[in-house]
Amino acid sequence: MTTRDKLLAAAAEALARDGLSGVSARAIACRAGVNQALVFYHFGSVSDLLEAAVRRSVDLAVASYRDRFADVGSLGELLALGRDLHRMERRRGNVAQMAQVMSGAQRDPILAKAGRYAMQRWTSEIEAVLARLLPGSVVEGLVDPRGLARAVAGGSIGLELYAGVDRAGAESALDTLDAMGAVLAALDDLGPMATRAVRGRVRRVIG
Amino acid sequence: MTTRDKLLAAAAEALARDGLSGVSARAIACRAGVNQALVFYHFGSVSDLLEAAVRRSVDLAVASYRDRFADVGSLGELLALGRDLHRMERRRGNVAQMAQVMSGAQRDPILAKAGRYAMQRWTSEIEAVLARLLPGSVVEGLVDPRGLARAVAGGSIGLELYAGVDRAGAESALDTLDAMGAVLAALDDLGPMATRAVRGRVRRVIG
DNA sequence: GTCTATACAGAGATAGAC
DNA sequence: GTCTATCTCTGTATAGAC
Repeated sequence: MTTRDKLLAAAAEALARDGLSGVSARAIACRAGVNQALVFYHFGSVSDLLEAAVRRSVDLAVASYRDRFADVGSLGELLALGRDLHRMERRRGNVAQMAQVMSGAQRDPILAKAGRYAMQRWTSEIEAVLARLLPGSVVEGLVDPRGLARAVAGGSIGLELYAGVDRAGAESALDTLDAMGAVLAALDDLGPMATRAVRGRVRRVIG
Repeated sequence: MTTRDKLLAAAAEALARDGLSGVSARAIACRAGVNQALVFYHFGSVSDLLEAAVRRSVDLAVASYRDRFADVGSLGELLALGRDLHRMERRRGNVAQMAQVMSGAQRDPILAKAGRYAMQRWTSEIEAVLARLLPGSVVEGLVDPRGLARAVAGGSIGLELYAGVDRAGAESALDTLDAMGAVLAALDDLGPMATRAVRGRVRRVIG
């Protein structure tokens, strides 16, 4: 393992565990077991190191789910995968990492770039699946796959932050979202005649 | 306006505008037009000042919506109010403020207390309305009012952070959530017989 | 209550020996 | 590529005059 890789791994870990205010060139280098000056030699600045680390994390994570995304055949299955994915990415610290980067993005344009990249990677992956599954469902034409993908990814970040101040509260929020998703998935399963009826009704009310 | 109040207002502004990494005793005092040492005289530490500022912001904001929450009579109206509220609170910077506090909460227990308090205030307000409106709707017994309130509040935080790195993306996410809410509100309006049919179907599928 | 001055810790970053 | 040493800046916090 090269020093570069050690720094990348340590940066990702530090960001997830200690948050933005807990990361510094010194803290990261210490965690990596190397000298502090090497952060600047290899990456130029702490922000640039963090950006590289986030890109690497998200690239690895997205790749590890590619197959499972491709296998999803229904909204119910997608829901189950989403629950799995969120749980796993939380355990890996990737959601926390994202949350910290996005909150730092307000001030630091380099972190903003990293956050934008990460969100784009996740949302485009989710969007592809939704674009495949939504047509034919009750909400076809009513719900935009891209917008929904973005809402899911963005909302996950918020729930992770919420979990940081109230674990049980965030869990109950996730359970409820699961339930609501299940309702939609069940509606999706109503049969063609009922689906048309519901859809028509919704269209009339929304206008 | 007392120095204390000037500091509270300046802290809230600084947090919303510049983010956690942009706030410091010096930055806040400068914005308030007072001396830096007064932060410590009046509040003891920067974190304690931030906590007080957040509590004040959320208390004011929640109070300003109390009447409108009480007037809501249907899920459709609640949806419209929610959209209004989120837009207004964003403009006031209160959502950004919350996002920063929650991301700093990972490291700082005082900020964690502030974040917990703020979330609790918002969610209990939303929960009360939902508890009044959900009974009789399609999702009665399937969706927990408290969990949904928490999901909405938590999700808003995430979408605000997302807006910080991709404004247009976050807008499209919000639009889509509006659309999904409208679908649920429309379902709510199906009439008793259809409602029973859908509910039964959903119950069978979910188990 | 408010100010000046200052102690002190930790940050980012660079220079230069090895 | 890696290390030591160091510069400089910014932050928190306190002491003490007014």
